[in-house]
This record gives sequence, C-alpha cells and structure tokens, in this order.
Amino acid sequence: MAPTKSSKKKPKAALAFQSPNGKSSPHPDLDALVQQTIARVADKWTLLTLEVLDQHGTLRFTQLAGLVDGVSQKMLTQTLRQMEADGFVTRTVHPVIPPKVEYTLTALGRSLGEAFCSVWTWAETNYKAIEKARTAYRERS
Amino acid sequence: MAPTKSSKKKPKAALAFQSPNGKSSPHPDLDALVQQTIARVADKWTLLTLEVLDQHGTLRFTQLAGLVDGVSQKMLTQTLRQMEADGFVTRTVHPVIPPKVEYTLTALGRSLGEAFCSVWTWAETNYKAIEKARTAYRERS
DNA sequence: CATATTACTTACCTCACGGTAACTGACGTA
DNA sequence: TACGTCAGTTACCGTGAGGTAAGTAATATG
Repeated sequence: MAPTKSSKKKPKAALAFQSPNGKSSPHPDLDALVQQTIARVADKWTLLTLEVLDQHGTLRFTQLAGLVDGVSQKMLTQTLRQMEADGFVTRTVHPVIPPKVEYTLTALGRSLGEAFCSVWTWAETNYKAIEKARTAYRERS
Repeated sequence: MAPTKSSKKKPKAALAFQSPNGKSSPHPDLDALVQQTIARVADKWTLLTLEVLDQHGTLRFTQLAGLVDGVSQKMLTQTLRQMEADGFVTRTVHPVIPPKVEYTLTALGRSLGEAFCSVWTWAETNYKAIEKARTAYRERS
C-alpha cells in the first residue's frame, strides 16, 4: 500500500502538502518555480557550455563543438537554442558564406556562471570526501 | 560532415582537448571529476530531498515521501541510498516493529546545501528575467 | 563540374530513467 | 485469523533523452 499518492482511504493529512493555503509567497508556489528553474539550468550540457563560454568569451559553433567535450551537434544546437531562449547567450549571425555564427554570454548568463561557481568550488574541495564515503559504503555492505 | 568525433581525416587539432598535458592538476582531469560530481548532485530528486532535509532536520521515510512532493517510493529509496553512499545523509535504523528509519544530513550534505544556496538565490532573483527572455524569444521567432 | 566549408536539420533507433502497482517481513491488535 | 503499519523491494512497461548519420543551403575555389 501507500503508493505515494492516490489511496482511496483517508489521506492521513498533516503530511502531504506544501502550499494549499496562501502562506506568504508572492506567487502561488515560488518554490516550484525556482525548483523548475534550477532543474532546467542544472542540465549537463548547459552547465558545460556555460563554463566553456565563460572561460573563452565569444565562440563560434564549431569551436564550441570542439570545446564542450563529447557533445553532439544535435545537443549543442539544442542547448544553445535553449540558452538563447532563456536569455543566457546571444546568437550573432554574420551573413557570410560559409556561415559564421557567434555565441556570447549575456549578463544573465554570466551571473548564472557566478552562482554555480560556489557549487563548482564545493565539488573541487569535496569530491575526495565523496569518493571516500563511497568506498566506505561499499565495504559496509 | 564533422560528426563531433571520428573523422578519418586530420583532426584539425588545436581545438578538441582540455588537458592532454599536465597543466597543474593534482589528478589527470580534475575538471571531468568535478563536472561528474556536479552532474550527480544536480539530480532533481537529490536536490529536492536535500532541501527538505535541510529545512526539517531528521525525518523518517514516510515523512520524506510526503514532503518531497511527487517522488515515488522507488525514487526516494534510490535517491536516499545514493545520498547515503555519497556521504550526504546518515541512515539510522531503529530495530523496532513496525520499522523506523531516520535520515539526517551529514556535515558534507549540509555544506552541499549551502553551496547550492547561491544557485537557489540566483533562481529566485532571476526567474522573472528568464521568463521575460523567453517571451521575447518567442515573439522574435 | 566536383568539392570544401559552416551551421545547422532531420530521421531513425536505442536504452535507461522513472512511474505504477503488487509483494514482503515482522509484529501488535481486533 | 485477518488486518494494519513502516520501509522498503521487485517486476513490468512506456516515454523520451540523446546518439548516429545523412541531408541541406549557399558560395568560393580548383
């Protein structure tokens, strides 16, 4: 029983809610919005692309393809379109042949990079602790 | 052409590498490790669980199931096991019947929460800008 | 006329993520 | 004897993320 949701009996209450009333949020559920935003932004390719653009400044498509280690053209395009739509990068098309398209971080994109900087730093200082924890866990079981 | 990798011609060089030499990393490729760590940690359920545990302190399984909004038992167990293995939570089993298992963040887990705090804050202050960018993008195309 | 170049689309296909629901174990209680 | 409780585990199954490879447009060059 207890399938996380949907039990035809009494819902037990007092546990499964986070904002049925008004609380004090400016929006109905800011938490959800923020969570959703983070989920979008914490995507693998987005993170990698963000970092590469942050380090190298303006880059063309093929340069990105080379620097974003392991990305396929399809995913790179998709990621860049997404980031453009979200306002993280500007996409500048130079009407020449062969095509020349340049990508640069916007201020918003750069601020996102800074925000993730602390996570990056955390990972740098703590990945050894994680590895140790994993080994310990493996031996425990 | 240019399928991101594997072209039998000259690899063009000067583009597709990040640490073929020694640089100054203590490990062969610290960047990859860190990226990998972030990817693991930036998982949807991990993030949500982390936040709930950060806000509520010690919780039992069913309490978490109620608070982590939308998680299935399967994913909750999986996430918690993962977090335990990584050293983010402690799992305390009280040998009683019915079972009682309590989860608490470790110091490492709490530090991770703090690191993500800046991202959380960023999302709070910038999600409107993102929405605006999206609307603008939609109208542009 | 064929080829190279850049920045993509598009079609196709696979596999792993994750949801649903049922089952387990050990005991107290009705 | 049947049921409820908690904390899972397991089997099954569908969707969709994402990889691969080929195609496209437009022109300069040999």
